[in-house]
Amino acid sequence: MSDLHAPLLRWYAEHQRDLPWRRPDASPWAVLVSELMLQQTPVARVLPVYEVWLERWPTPADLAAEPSGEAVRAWGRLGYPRRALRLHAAAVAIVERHGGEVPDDHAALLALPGVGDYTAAAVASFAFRQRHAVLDTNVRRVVARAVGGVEFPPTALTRAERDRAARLLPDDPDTAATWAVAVMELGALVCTAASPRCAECPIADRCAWRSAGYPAYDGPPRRGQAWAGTDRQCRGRLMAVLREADGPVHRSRLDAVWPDASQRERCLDSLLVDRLARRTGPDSYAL
DNA sequence: TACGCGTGGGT
DNA sequence: TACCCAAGCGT
Repeated sequence: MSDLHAPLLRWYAEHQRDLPWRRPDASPWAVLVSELMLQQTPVARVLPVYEVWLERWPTPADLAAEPSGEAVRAWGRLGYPRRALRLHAAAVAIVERHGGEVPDDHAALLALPGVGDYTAAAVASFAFRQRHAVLDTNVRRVVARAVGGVEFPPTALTRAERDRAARLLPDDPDTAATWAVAVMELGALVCTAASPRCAECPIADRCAWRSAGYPAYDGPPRRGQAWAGTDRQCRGRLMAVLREADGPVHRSRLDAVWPDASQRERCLDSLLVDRLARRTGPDSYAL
């Protein structure tokens, strides 16, 4: 495998997007907030919510001092609102366990609510300039193509992928941190899932998938997410009502947004169990 | 391990 | 138009 570092780092220096969580003045907290918001949500939708969020809660202590419902409301329409709950819980944990400072240790990061393997590595790398393999969907796709010669990585992250990504990592920690974000950026802007822009790719001449003639993906079917009529859609409708109200809402307003009563009841119960909603009276609910 | 979990833009 | 997909996590 020829060296991919120099061309990719050069490309990143020239083509990187100016994103607020990448600026030199972005705090570790700002990086953590951005990473939680970016889990399964596109950059363009995150940007406005991120700006308002950090203006309102510039430190973990600021967020930890608020009721979690405020976090869920501020989350707006980013989707997967349990992430707002987890970010709030992470802020509380940071105050209680780390004196209000986002920890720089991978294991301590991993122990925070909402922080999994990817996010712990991303924060340690981007905020603290440490050397970690940062394996998100973009990086996995770029490595699968450039090194593995296949269109898409396996459904679940494999040991072989981890080993391969670790081998690709530059030795110097600061360079490794830039490398990590550069590979992600390439996946986001050039080596995209549906229609890669190989003509713009700085490592196209070293890409195993390209040199193999772009063989089509032949793994197990990549199942889409069911939506119409699912509990997720129902929960989303109910949450939208609660979010857009100033205070508690009457049950009748929830009834109005979902016709199937039994499914509606089941979903409302699940929102209560998840602590995304709470009962404020015999027939009233709030965030 | 596979699945459930929101939302909306791109093709 | 109907998919496809997006900086994953927790169980």
